[in-house]
Amino acid sequence: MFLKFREEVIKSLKVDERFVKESDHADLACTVAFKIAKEQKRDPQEVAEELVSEIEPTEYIGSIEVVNGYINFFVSEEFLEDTINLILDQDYDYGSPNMKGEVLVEHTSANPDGPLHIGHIRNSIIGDTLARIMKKAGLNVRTQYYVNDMGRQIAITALGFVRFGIDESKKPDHAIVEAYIRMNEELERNPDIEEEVEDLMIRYERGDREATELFRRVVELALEGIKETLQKLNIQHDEFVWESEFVRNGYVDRILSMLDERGLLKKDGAWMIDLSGLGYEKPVVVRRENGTTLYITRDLAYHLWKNENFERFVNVLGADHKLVGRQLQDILRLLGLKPPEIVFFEFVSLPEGSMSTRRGKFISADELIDRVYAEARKIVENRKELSDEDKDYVARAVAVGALRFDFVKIAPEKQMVFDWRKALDFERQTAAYIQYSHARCCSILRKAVEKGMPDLDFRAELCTKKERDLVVLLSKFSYVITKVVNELKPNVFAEYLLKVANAFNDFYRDHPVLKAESELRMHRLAIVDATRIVLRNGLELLGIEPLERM
RNA sequence: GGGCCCGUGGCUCAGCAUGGAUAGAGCGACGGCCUUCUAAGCCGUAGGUCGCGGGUUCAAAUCCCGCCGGGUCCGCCA
Repeated sequence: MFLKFREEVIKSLKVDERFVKESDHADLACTVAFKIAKEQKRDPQEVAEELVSEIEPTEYIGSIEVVNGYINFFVSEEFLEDTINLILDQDYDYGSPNMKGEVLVEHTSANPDGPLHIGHIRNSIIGDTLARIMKKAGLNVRTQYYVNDMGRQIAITALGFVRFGIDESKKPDHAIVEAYIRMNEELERNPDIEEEVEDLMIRYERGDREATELFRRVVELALEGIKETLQKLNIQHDEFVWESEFVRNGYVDRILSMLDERGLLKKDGAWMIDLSGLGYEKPVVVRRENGTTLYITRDLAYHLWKNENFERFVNVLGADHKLVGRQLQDILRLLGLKPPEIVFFEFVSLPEGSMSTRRGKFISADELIDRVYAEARKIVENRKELSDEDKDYVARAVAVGALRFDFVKIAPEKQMVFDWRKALDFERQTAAYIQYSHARCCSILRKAVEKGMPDLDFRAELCTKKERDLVVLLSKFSYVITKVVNELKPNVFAEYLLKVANAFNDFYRDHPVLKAESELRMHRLAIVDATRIVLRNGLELLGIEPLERM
């Protein structure tokens, strides 16, 4: 709805959209008068007034005012009414800007050598939220986990698995990482083992049967545990793509010959691509002297496949992959292929420093989830009206919500230092706050039904300032979705939902609903129901359970 | 050494792409609100040289240059 209003404003002024922005002083404000005033050496206020005098009335522009050269637009009563009616009418479908296209989102893709830690899930949460929002936007989205099964660390894990076995009583990813950590210690004591590692890697790449079985076994175990963790966070991938597949299905050979045909390969024992023309210091090696491929070779092959199957592909990667990511993009461009869009996120570190799976220095996602759940459970314990089963359900939903929200609300480029105290806090600016607002809406509506629910009838002329503000905010849903899909900033959506909850609580405080008289009651119930729908749809996009009671 | 990212009240962040109207929140602090729709809530008060220094502009947290602090990358690893 807000998108339509915005369009009308842009059209009415015949102005570039970058001059039209959101503002505290209006529903939309235009600054173009400053620009024109400068060019014509005139007074901005005068220019603005002149521009406004030429504007034809439209359906959704209610009023216009000129202040200090700003042109301020306010929505019409009709706009408010259409917004509420549209929300109530579309219900679950409300909020889609109806985009089209095939999109692939690759996220998480952590090495299958142990459990996910709190750094990995920043990736998972950003990726999953983005995928949910893109789906809501109308795009056909598939999600993939790229399994790095050919890496050195998997060879080390495999050797550790053979040498020490694993503790079958543990969750498989946690059991696997013990072998990995132990083997790394072993490797430090005895560097001769290095040869074994290399030998195993070569055998796997060549398709040696015994090596393949061993790798499969180890990787599957790790993935089993990883999937379970992701599941707890409401995250599920459509597919797990093993990088070794691209060695076996010919894509690696294809990408190498494409590079060769374009004369991009320098074969000097190893095969490499010289990117110095693009400002890279060192060449990129795509084939070792011993004939085996490297991570980037397989990744290039993967992206050749993506080019053949999708219009748009997005990768979520840690900031440590920036260099490789950009090399990948540039090489693909040199081949005339489409590069992936990459969302880089900065690291999550512990107060005592960065994490390391290899040295066993990390907080696992499982531990985090368990502790946040325990904390939520303590609070839920006070709710006498909930059964034990409900309490468990609510605590779990609150815990997962708190976790997901904490990660998604921070802009990806911001470094995070993990803090237990904050992770276990459920007040304000958190998912619980939004869930709570949603539960309040539900509670009002439940009681209204008990007392005999009247028809919902929103009447713009009955709106107070706060009601109006709330409704305008509700109208921005698809506008915000569009922004997130174009800019790949899921934190913007978290921010938006927080604002909606905030505006609702503002309304809730001094606008009695159930006690209001007939007309007003019907009007306010419509607002409550519309807010409920927006909060519920929004929470689902964040992968957070919209609780009806808590 | 070079590249990239970050630096906004005591703490955590939004705003920066496309410069504009008094720089917004939350936590923490202090003071209030539960015989009234869920107090996981609400209201009020205090608290800011937007890292520092220059520049561009009628206008800079936002753009440009330099510096400082933190992070990260610079393997025939992934």
